[in-house]
Amino acid sequence: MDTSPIRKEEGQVDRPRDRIVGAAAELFYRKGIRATGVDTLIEQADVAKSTFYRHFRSKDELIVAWLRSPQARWIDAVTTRLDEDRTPPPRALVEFWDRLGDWAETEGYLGCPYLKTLAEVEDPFHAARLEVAAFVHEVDDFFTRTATACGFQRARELGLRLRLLTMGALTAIVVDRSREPLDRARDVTVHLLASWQGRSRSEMEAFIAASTPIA
Amino acid sequence: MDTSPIRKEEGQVDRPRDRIVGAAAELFYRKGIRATGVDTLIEQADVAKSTFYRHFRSKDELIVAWLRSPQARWIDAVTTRLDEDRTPPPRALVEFWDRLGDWAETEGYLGCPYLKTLAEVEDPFHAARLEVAAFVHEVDDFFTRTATACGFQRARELGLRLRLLTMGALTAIVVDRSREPLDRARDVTVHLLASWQGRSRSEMEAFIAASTPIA
DNA sequence: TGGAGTATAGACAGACCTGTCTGTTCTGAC
DNA sequence: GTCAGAACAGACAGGTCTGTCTATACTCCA
Repeated sequence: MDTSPIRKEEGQVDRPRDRIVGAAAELFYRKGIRATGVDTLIEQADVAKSTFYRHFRSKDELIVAWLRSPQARWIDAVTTRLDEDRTPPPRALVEFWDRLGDWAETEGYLGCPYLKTLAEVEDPFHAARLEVAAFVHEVDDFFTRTATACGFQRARELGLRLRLLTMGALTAIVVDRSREPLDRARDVTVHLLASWQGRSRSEMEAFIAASTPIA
Repeated sequence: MDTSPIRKEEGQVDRPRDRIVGAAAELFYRKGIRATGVDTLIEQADVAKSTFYRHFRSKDELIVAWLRSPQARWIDAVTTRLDEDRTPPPRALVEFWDRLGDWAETEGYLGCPYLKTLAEVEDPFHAARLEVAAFVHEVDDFFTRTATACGFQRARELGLRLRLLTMGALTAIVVDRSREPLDRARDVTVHLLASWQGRSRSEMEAFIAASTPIA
């Protein structure tokens, strides 16, 4: 595969393929998938058209490559950060919203790349739509894993509910043009966890506060 | 304004303008806004191109007309039904999800028209985006009004949280290709209401069940 | 009967779209 | 120095898009 001599190290310029994906991450996200033409992409990536079609059979294939790139995969940014901070599971369910806010903090948040793709790609069997479903599944897994680690009952069902909230918050940020939805989502999370365990809100807050960092 | 002789009564065929909006409701929703060309719209509406541009200055203007049409305004379908059933406020907050399900039941639910528009129209100051914000505000108002009628504290803040959940559920239905997100949203609602009022889930369920129909 | 308003059909401009193709130049390995 | 693979530039086909425009027909009312 990687027969190219250029290794991506120190100040090295990205290889053409990476530049194309980078351009896609920028333009698909900011201007929209349909609104971004191949000519615009190759200009932004500073690449010849034939190079584009050497790396990607079609524009559709590039959409999938974009969704698999770190620029789109916000769940990685969030979990990596939670892991680095050795955030204990109960706290992670709450701080998740802060870390999601950090990711959206990067100038010009315009919505979740996956939810945007969902709305722009009509064909339900398009590879990009499958990629969206796979990503959402990963978010489900994160919540389930963390809820399980907290010792919560029916962790999967709880996780699916938190994911619901995540999709709502990511969209609401765009509509409201404000980051308040994240605070509200965090608040709902605490209420839900409390009621889920049959405890009061303050008891749940105490439980969360009492959790200690991972060794 | 309405100088046309054709009044929309008994079996009367829709006037051209209505046919155009109808075609837009169908095509914008099913195939997407950008994916639907003016030529396709006029063919579906069985209307001449100049007729189209007589009624709408541009395609953008038609997007707004679509969002204002009953076909898009699901909140009206939901509240009308709740009113007809004389659903008492506490029950309305829960049955809201069932009525939303009824609306989405109509064959081929493909997501909330407003959230789709949000993703397809990039310009944040586009008239269609303002229409989306206005609609979401109406949903907020519904929840706030109902929560107030229930006697709940901080009804506005509660309403904003329920709207968050709504946006998540409407999107999740599409991703999951299932109506389960609505059930989960309803469940979260009960948990949230309970904890919001500092009560247990079963107490809240009893409170909801005890509410009586509006006179 | 005539005229205003609304409808029809359809050509057209000018831009943009995706994907193909030709031909030239660069680059790294041997 | 040679050669293969990869990059470059850019023309091109065939289609789509929005919006304008001309020319013609219908319909209601006075």
